[in-house]
Amino acid sequence: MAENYPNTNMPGSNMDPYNYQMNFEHLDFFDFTDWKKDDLELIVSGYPESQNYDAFNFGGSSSYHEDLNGIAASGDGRSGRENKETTKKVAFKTRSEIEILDDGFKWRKYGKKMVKNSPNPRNYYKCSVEECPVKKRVERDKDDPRYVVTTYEGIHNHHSPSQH
DNA sequence: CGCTTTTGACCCGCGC
DNA sequence: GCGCGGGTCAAAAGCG
Repeated sequence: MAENYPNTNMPGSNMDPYNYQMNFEHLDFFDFTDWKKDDLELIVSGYPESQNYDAFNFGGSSSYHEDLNGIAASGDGRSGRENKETTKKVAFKTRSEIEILDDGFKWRKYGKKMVKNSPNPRNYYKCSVEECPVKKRVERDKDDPRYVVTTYEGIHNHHSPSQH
């Protein structure tokens, strides 16, 4: 973790965990045919250019958990290694210059890949908490480099690292 | 000193 | 059966 926060107003201790509110008003669906799977929720949120990342304050908000649980508690046959639990993918499309948006959790990057259909790499993150099976996938938009698509996978079974 | 990042290799599923 | 695309691991380095 180096300079993840260039010069943005990163909510460090000024964030309001209970005052979070996602701007899901701008629901613009693009040509994400590949994304429009049966179990993929694509959420596009457009932020005002001169706004900070307050809207991304997931920090331990119970509402966030409920919401995420509702959509993330569906079925996804991930017959992989550990547990084929129900995992849901949620894609957030956000307008931002940086792809590392602080959502209140600590992420550890475990991989980077170059997708063939895009000149931009795709980053893979995982929650630093042991018991947290949540994965995160960050990718830039192919046509709109100003947009970042963050795909969350799984449910947090713990609150913010600093919360509680 | 601990933890994250980094990068290449490996693995897996699916299509041809 | 092999190849491609995508996803994950793992060893070493970097940085706070």
